[in-house]
Amino acid sequence: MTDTETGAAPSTRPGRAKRGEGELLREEIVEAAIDLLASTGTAERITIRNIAEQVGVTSPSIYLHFASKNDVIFAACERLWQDFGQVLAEARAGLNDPLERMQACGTAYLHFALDRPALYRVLFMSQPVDQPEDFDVQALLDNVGFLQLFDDVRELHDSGRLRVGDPLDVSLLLWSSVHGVASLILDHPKIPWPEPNRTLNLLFEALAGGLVTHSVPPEGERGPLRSSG
Amino acid sequence: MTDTETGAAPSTRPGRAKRGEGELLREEIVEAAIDLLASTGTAERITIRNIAEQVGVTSPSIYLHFASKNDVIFAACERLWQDFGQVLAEARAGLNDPLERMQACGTAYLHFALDRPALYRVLFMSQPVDQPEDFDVQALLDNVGFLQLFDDVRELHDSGRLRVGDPLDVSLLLWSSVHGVASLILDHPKIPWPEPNRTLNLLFEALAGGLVTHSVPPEGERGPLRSSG
DNA sequence: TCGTTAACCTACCGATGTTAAGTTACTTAG
DNA sequence: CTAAGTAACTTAACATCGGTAGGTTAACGA
Repeated sequence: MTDTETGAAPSTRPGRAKRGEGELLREEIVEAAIDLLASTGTAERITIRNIAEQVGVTSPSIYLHFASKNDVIFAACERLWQDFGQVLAEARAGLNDPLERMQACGTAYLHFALDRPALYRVLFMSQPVDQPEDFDVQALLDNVGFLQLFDDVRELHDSGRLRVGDPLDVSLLLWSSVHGVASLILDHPKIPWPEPNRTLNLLFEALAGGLVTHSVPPEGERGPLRSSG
Repeated sequence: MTDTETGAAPSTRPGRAKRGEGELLREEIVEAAIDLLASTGTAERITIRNIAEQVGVTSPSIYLHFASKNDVIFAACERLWQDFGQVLAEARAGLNDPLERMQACGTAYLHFALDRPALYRVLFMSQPVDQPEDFDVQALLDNVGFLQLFDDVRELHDSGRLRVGDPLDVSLLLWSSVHGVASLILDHPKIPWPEPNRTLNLLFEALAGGLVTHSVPPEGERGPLRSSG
C-alpha cells in the first residue's frame, strides 16, 4: 500500500470484472473522468490517481484501458461532444426558419458554456497537443452541431438572404463569435461583462444586420433552397 | 549536485548579484520565462528548473523573488500585456477615423495572436485560477488597448454612426469576436480555416454592416444621424 | 484438475513544484 | 582592519505527479 489513495473509494464497484467484461472498467473510468472534470474544472486538476480512487481501483489499472491520461481525458471529451451536440439538436428542433435555428443554437451554445464551464473549457478551449494524432475533425464538427449550422447558413445563402461571404466562412465566423464571447467570459470573469443574453442579442442584431439582407423574402419564393455542392 | 540541471547554462550571468541588486535576478527570471513561453508554447510546458537553468541559478533561487511558479508566469504576462498594448498602439497611430483605427487594431490583434500563439495563449487563454487575488482588471484592459477601443466606439456612438447597442457592450463584443477567431484557430488548427485576413475582413464587413449606419459621412461633415434598416 | 490468461495489484521510476536548512560573500558598525 | 549581520544564493529533500515493470488472483476451456 505505497500509493496514497487510501481514501474511501466512493465507488460501488464489487470487485474484479469477469472475463471479457474489462470494457466495464473502461466505461467507469470515462464516467469518473467526466464527473471529476465537471467538478474540479480542468484536465490538469484531475489526476490518474483521483480517477482510479473514484472508480475503486489502483492507478495503474487505468493504463490497461488507456495509453495515457490524455487518452482518458479525450475519451471523456468525445462523450461530452456528443452530449453537447444533442443539446444543440434539441434547441433547434421544431424551428423552421434557418435564422431562428441559428439564434436558438447560439443561445443554447452560450448557456452550455456558461452553465458547465469546466466541460466547455475541456471541449473547446484545450490545447492542440491534447488531441491525438488521428483526431477526426470532421466527426467533431458533426458531433458539435457545426455541420447543422453550416446547413442553415447555406440555406440562407441559397435563398438569397445572405448578404456577404461564402457560407463556410460565415459559418466559421458565427461559431468563432459565439465562442469568443463564451471563452472570454470564462477566462476573464473579473471583467464586468453584460448579461450574456444581452451580448448575444447584440451579436445577433449586429451580425444579422450586416450579414443578412434586410428585406426577408417570403419562404420558397426564390430559387432552389438547397442545391449547393 | 542532486538537481538535474547540469546542462550548459546558456546564461552569461557572472555570479552572485551584489547587495541590493537582487532585483536583477528577478528581471532575468522574467525575461527567461518570456523566452521559454515563446519557444515552448504554454506555461505548463516550462518548469521552474528550466527557468533557473536558463538564468544560470538553481531552482530554489527563483523562490527568493517569486512566491510560486504562477507568480513568475504572471509577471511575464504583465510585461507581455504591455508589449501587446504597444503593438496595438502602433497599429492605430496616425489614423483619424475611429472605424479605421478599430479595423487596424483588429488586424494587428489577430496577427499578434497567430504569429506568437504561445504568448497569446498565455495572455488571453489562460484560466482564472492563474490570476492572483489582487489582479487589476482595469490595468489589464488599459494595457491591452481595450480602453482605446472603447474610446473609438464611443466616438462612433457620439457622432451617430453606431446603429445599435451600448458602446461598452459593443466594445466587448468586438473584442470577443476577434478573440474568438484567434482562439479557435489556435486551439483547432486541424479545422480548415480560411485565410485569417479573409475571416477578419468578413467580420469587419458583417459587423460594420450591422453595427454602423451604412452611409458613412465624410469626416466631421455631418451631424448625428441615426437611421435604422 | 490444471494450464492459460484477462484483470487486476505492489513497488517503483524520474520529473515536478516547493520548502528547510545551510553556505557564501558583500556591507558596515566599532 | 575586523567581525557581526544579512542579502543572495546552494544543497538536500519532500510530496505528488504521470507512467512502467513485473508479480498475483481468479475465471474459463480442455
